[in-house]
Amino acid sequence: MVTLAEVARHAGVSASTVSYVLSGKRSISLETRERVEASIQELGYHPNAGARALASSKSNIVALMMPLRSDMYVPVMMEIAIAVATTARTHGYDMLLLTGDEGASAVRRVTRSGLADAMILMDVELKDERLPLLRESDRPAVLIGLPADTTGHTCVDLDFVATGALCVEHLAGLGHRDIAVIGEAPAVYERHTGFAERTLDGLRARSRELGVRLLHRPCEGGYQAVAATLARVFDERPGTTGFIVQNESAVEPLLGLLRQQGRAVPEDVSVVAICPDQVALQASVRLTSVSIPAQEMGRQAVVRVIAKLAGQPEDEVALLTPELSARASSGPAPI
Amino acid sequence: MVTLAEVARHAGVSASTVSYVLSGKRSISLETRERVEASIQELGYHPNAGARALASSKSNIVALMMPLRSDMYVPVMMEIAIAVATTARTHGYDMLLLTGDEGASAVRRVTRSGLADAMILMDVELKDERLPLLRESDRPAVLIGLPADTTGHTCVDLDFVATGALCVEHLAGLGHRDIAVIGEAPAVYERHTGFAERTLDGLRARSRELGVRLLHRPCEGGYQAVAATLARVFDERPGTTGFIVQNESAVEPLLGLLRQQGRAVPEDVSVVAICPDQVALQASVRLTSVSIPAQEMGRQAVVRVIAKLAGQPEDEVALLTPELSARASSGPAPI
DNA sequence: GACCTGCATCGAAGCGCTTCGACGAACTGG
DNA sequence: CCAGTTCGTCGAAGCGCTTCGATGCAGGTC
Repeated sequence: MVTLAEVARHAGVSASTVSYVLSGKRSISLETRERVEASIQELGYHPNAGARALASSKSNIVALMMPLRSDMYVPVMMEIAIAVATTARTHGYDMLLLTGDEGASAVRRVTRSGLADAMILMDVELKDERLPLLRESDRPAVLIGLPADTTGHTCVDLDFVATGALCVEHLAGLGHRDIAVIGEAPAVYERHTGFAERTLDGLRARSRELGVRLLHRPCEGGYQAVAATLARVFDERPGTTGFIVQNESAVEPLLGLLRQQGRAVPEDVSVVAICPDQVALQASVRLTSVSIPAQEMGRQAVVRVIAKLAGQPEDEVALLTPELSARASSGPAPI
Repeated sequence: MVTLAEVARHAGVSASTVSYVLSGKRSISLETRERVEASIQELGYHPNAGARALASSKSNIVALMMPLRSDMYVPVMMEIAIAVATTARTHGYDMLLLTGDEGASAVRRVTRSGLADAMILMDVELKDERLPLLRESDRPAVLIGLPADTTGHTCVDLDFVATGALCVEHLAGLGHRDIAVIGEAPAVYERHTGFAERTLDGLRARSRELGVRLLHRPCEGGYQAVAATLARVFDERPGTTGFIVQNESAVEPLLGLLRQQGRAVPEDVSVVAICPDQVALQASVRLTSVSIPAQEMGRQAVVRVIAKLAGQPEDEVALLTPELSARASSGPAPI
């Protein structure tokens, strides 16, 4: 391995000069800088990460902590992870991926050991056991999702209350009066995941305001589960003409089942989904949907956490405004 | 931050003794060890990662390099990534996630800087530009997927030739004589991704041996694309009774379309998919499938790369044997 | 010409850990 | 009872970098 000292010798300068060329923290004459840079190129020098971390007490790594559970919608997590990794790189950081199975103690391990300079937590629950540990460490962190108590935390999330409201508005605007919500799996509610409950809040509040009847049913993904849920919905509310699908793995089964039952979309029933755009476009009907801006969430989380590393204190909650794209799965309510 | 020296002082021993307690590289009396361990607990000591890396020239990090492209099947990648991260943890390693957008140079950066001790590359192409860089570095690496030339590399992959063969065998055994393959997106073939071509090899070879007519059509995911492909297939080979689906995002559209056309599964046509078990079980028909053992691939990659780190030279290709699970989507060919 | 200023560079002191050689004490065998 | 081991521990060197004075030198000022 090529070291700083070798570069220095090769360029005929001292080690500290090379270091300053690299960091730009002191002015270096153009001539010297170019000579040093040439040596770096020629020798193929890459600074040793460990030595750097030790000397500067900065690792240039951010840790992304993912939940291990698989009942979350996987593509969204993946998209966030990739956005975090690539955005971090553009700021000179690498990304360490922590899976939830190590539990909250991973937070302590990673921050205490100086492995990561900052953390981003995904899938934050209302009462998340990682949060106290985060507070006790002095490292910056950003949460993707909202805990019950956000004081002292920087959070990034889609505004799920507005998302719920938006879905109801859209359908109500088209004249639908009986709306069913195909919710997340029951386990998601039991775990008190913020986004599921907040969506529900938005859905309910807006339906009340608009005088729409709303039926919410949690639902596992997959064909069987959706079939059962759908049957129950039409049993309880035969007049249902609008569906809002929150659990993305229920989307395609729902469309298939409706078709099978001879209910045309959007002539007989309208469907609005909350899912990434890609899913909405690949479905058998081009879905009217509120997109989950996974990439933007990952990007923002990184930008904020790096701002905090740079010393800008920003303990605030950033809620992204949801956007509904009207496509082929929703239309006027039948008379 | 608590340091080794503080622990040593607290326990009344020298720093090196604490280090040896931690590493176990020299024998330490029970009494001393317990005293040191108690101090570690009490002070909440975690060794500094940078200092460790510098002194031992080992970072205890493995890097996983993911392709950036999204035409690969996402859940599989995700599953591999999570398996790699968790398996690595059980061996005392953390996982750095590199996305493909940095290009091959990321390999050099990460190995030269000593950021990672080893690398795992996903989605290896037949002629992969990262491989030369890998060879020039002395760090161990494992490939998930097979390049054209595997000499000097350790590879882990599903045996896709056998996978293709297995699908054909299953359908041929049920009496099907005209089989259509819904392949990966055209871009996947153009890129010469090994697994797609090898699957095709297996499919073709076995069909030839068993005297089965095989029609292969690349196909994008999504409803529209599958509809077009399906129409062409029945146009060219009206007698087609068996389908092998390689592109997992074509599975559900295919089932929906067949249903729509009044073709019953498995009475009129049989469908075999190559996909993770979870997908096969969540589909509208419980799918006969050859599962993609993503988790096992991730696990094996880590185990092998750690073996190499420990000095065991193993430049070999490990092909996992595919397994077909017969479920509800395949049955005897109609007469 | 003496003085100050600012720029470019150097030397040296660590950062917190691992690891090697050394050393005393306790044990072994002849 | 002494040489030879083995065991448990310590001290010090050093990993490759950052960073803080210090220093030399050119240029400007009075």
